[in-house]
Amino acid sequence: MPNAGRPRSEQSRCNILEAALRLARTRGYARITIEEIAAEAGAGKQTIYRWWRSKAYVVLDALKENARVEIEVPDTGSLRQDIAGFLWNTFDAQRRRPGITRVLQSMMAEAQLDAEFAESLRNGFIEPRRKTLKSLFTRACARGEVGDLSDLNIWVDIAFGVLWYRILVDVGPLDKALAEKLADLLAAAAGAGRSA
Amino acid sequence: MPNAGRPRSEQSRCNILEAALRLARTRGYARITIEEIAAEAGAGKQTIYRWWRSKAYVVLDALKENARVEIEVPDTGSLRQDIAGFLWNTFDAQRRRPGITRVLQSMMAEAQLDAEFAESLRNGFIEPRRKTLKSLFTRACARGEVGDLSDLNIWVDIAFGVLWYRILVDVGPLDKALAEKLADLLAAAAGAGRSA
Amino acid sequence: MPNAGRPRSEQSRCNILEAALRLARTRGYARITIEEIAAEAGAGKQTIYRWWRSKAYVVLDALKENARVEIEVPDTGSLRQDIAGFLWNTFDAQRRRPGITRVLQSMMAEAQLDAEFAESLRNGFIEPRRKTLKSLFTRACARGEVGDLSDLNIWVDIAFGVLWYRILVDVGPLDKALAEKLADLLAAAAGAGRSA
Amino acid sequence: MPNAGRPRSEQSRCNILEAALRLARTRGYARITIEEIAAEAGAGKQTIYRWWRSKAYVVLDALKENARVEIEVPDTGSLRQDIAGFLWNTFDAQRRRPGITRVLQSMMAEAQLDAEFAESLRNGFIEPRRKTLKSLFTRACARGEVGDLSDLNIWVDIAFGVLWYRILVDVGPLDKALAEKLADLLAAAAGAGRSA
DNA sequence: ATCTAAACGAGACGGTACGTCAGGTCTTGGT
DNA sequence: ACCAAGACCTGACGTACCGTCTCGTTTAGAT
Repeated sequence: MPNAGRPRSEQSRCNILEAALRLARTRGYARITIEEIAAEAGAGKQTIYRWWRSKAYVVLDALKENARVEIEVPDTGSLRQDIAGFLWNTFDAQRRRPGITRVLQSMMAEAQLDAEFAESLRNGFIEPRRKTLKSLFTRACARGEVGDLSDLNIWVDIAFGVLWYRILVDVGPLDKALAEKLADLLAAAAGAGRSA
Repeated sequence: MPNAGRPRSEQSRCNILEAALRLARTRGYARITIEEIAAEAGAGKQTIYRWWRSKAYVVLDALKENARVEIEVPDTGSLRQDIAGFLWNTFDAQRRRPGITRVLQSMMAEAQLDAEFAESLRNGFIEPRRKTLKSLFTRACARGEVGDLSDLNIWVDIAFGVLWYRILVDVGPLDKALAEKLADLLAAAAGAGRSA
Repeated sequence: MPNAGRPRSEQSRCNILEAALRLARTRGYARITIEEIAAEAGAGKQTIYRWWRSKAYVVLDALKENARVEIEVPDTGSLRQDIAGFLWNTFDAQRRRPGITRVLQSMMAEAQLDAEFAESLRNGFIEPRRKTLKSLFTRACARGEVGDLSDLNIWVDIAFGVLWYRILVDVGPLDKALAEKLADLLAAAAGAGRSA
Repeated sequence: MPNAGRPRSEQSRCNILEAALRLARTRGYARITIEEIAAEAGAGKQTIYRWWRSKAYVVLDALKENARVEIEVPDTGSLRQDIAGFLWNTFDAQRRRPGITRVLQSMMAEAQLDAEFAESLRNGFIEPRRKTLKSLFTRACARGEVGDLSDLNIWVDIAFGVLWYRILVDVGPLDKALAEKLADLLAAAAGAGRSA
């Protein structure tokens, strides 16, 4: 009897995710508790513990649910334009959802303190975005704009490295200028291999 | 009576810092507590709270004490060689002190959850290293290797962005190949401005 | 349509009562839960809640089911012999069903914490046994062995008071000597009124 | 260093005991929780758990503290008068402290559900009162009113058996008539051995 | 031979209290 | 004045059961 028992309540699941993200954005991830999320969602604590391992997993799920409206991936025919567009869309998504940057910081923080959650964050958040950026390079390679993809990982690390560094350390804004500069630099590095 | 009373015990201070770093490296920063550090150091909790704001400040202090032996800054006359050398020295310092990478991860994590500590980490740890790397570029500029320093911050963000990204997300090793590639790329980017 | 729908499952009822009594005897009434009884009986919790108010009522029912074999009431023609026989039969019933004393203790305990259950216990357990003992005295009165029944309640309180006191407080065994002594004492007290 | 650390707070201890007894008397032992006692006493839960095993031990301690004003033990020179006086004083103590009977019921209930607590209740509450009653009989024996003390335990079981039975089962009041009847009966039983 | 309706098992749900843990504060006596 | 020790209040943890509520399934008598 595989489907026995009362089925999981979709209503409850949504209430919890909405409450979690709302509280994390307004009061700060570190300052909220499972009990608060449960109370805000009108749910019992056990209902949260039944389906999520910890506060971090709830908020990550809420973040993914919220980010369903995916960042648009440009396809302009020019690698430099594609990178600039992708980065700017990514940066801009932070701005459009206030408080979300602080939540992202907290997710990365939590990943440092909990190795299992780090795995979840990488698989569910980090890697999908890496894959998207990589596709811009491979497409450009198919067009002949890029000769050699052996340094692909480093290019991606540079883009996301700077992105996360500025999110985490507050050394500068995620603005259009940064997107353009990084696009110049990465397109140049990728294109350099073509002549070889 | 400015200096009345029993003076601070240097013995106690050292015991606490040693205990904190030892426990953080072996059991993991997130799993240790102030009470545990006090017990391990044979100190009272109050003695820790008297001199440090929280667990994070204790461990950061311990880390600084431990990292007194500064990373050597190369001066080869070539920007690319200088960058490659500096990066490799930095990467290698992680390898030479096992467990320290995990502690660094935790420091960055804590900085996300506590804004005041973030300030301390930036001033006491992040910025000094940024300043060192910047000096390589300004020196090269003085030599005429670099024409324009207006993108200096982005170059530094790229170097440290990739460094921290690989520390925090585990997408690739901090090896000699990475140091060389980044040096190539940054030297090229910096040198490109010269002819313009 | 009074008898529509699926009728109550006798199988389920028996499974639950058996499971309840088995668990109460082996693991101790206080340590078992409704959920455990349901699981042990292969029943759903709702099936228990549909037919019983609480764990105490289930166990009391199980106890009554189990105690169908009633205590034999002697009729020897002598009040003293009747009392001694009745008490000994009562004491011996405890011995014949190991673990049942602990369950009885728990029933009395539960009655202190739940007034409604106390009522059930008195009506279904305490009073029937009081009535039986009283009948010995009234029969003796009819024979002329007892003159005055005005202290009847006190005599019964003495017999059951000592019985329960030794069950609940563990100050002495429920043995034949006790039955004989109590019979002596009560017969003497009851007989004393005759000459007056 | 045997006396290191902050000493136990007498204030806190008293607050907790007072709160526990007040709540048990007014709201009923079964309906109060450790959390409620802590809140009412302005104490932390840990402070309760540090010094008492469970709610039952707290209330028992409170009961003992409250019962410091001991029941007066009569010494009239007559065994019957002594017993009647002692029983009436004991019964009357219930009446003078409203709600205390219900607390006593709960203590006995708890003792059935927790063997370790049963031990504490017997040693700290039951046995001292048995000893007092026994002393009346031994004194009478010294006076020659009682010949043989071999049935002493049964006499005491009868007195306290009836007392507890009426406390626990609500089959009759603890009034002066009961005290007198029991005194008659016990004095007669004890005196009967004298002539032998 | 359906239809209807209650009982059934399973198990998720909103709650309450549990007993534990750690945080940060305080109060001792001792150095 | 500082220190080790340790009790204190606070608040959140993750767990255990409570009693209730859906589900899909089963089982009878009434149609």
